[in-house]
Amino acid sequence: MSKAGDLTPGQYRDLAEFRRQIRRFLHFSEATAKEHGIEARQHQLLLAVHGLPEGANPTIREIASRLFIQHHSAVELVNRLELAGAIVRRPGARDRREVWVRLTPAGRAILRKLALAHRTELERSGPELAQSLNSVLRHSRRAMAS
Amino acid sequence: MSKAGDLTPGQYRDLAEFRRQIRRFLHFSEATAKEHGIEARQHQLLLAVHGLPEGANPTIREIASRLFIQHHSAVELVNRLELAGAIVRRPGARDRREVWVRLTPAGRAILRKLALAHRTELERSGPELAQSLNSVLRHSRRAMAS
DNA sequence: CACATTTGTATCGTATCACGATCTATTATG
DNA sequence: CATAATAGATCGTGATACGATACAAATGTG
Repeated sequence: MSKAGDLTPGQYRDLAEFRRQIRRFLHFSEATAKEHGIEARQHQLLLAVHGLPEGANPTIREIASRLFIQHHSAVELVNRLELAGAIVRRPGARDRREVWVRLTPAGRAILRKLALAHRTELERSGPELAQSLNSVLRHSRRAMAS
Repeated sequence: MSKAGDLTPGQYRDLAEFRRQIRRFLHFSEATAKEHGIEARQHQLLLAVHGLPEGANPTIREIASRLFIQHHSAVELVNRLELAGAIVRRPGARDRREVWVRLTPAGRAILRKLALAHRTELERSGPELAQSLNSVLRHSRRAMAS
């Protein structure tokens, strides 16, 4: 309750710098997505669908779970992406309540360009991000105690 | 234009997993901030102000720059935080166009709790995040070429 | 097999947030 | 001093997320 749980100014700065690195990456991602005609969240949905682990089905629920959003938020994203022509809905083959989402060729083309841009950006700024995370962990309670 | 810039399914999965790790952390951050009565962005502003590097002044513009948002977006965040009692505005001493933002004791108390929670979460999930980033970089173009 | 329950998706209303455009106040400059 | 540049603030709009609610298909129960 007392000093044990407190944070030094340096630790606040470490946390702030880590968040700044994350924000920097997300800001790049938002700007790049918009340059390619979609919103950042829509890009993330495309990536989540196309980067689904083997055996996972691209249903609304599965996507929502992987994006850590509610299913109806995923519905709205899918609506906008369908309108933009990046994906199509297909009724589930077995369970006809389900909707399977598939990328259109246009959607795949956008995702490919964005993925390349993000990979390049991560090559550039990833190390900084990793280092800011390390600073937080290095100066954290457990690291200090050990 | 051809194969050189293309991505394998595994690389899409690496990118998707990295984004998932980031989303996981941000989702934790959003939920935790809300539990403490503020929004995620407002928390980030508090952290940015309190974790400012030595010598940097907590003006609206400086804050906006560190959060990678436009100055008027920062104004809105400051409005809501002032309403919530977490910060106060002070007119700039030298340049009276400036507004310096200071955390109130209540704001510091919230930020402290959130910083502790985030540190704990990063101790828990930080390594996974770092590893997913490494996977992207390890399998990236330059790493392959070298 | 009829019917209640569960599950998957969709719709509606509301709040936060970000932005562009525009405005005011203060400071700097020619 | 007139004008330009800078720091904030305000307004309107669009994307997003959520809770509450609705509906349709599948599943469980008597």
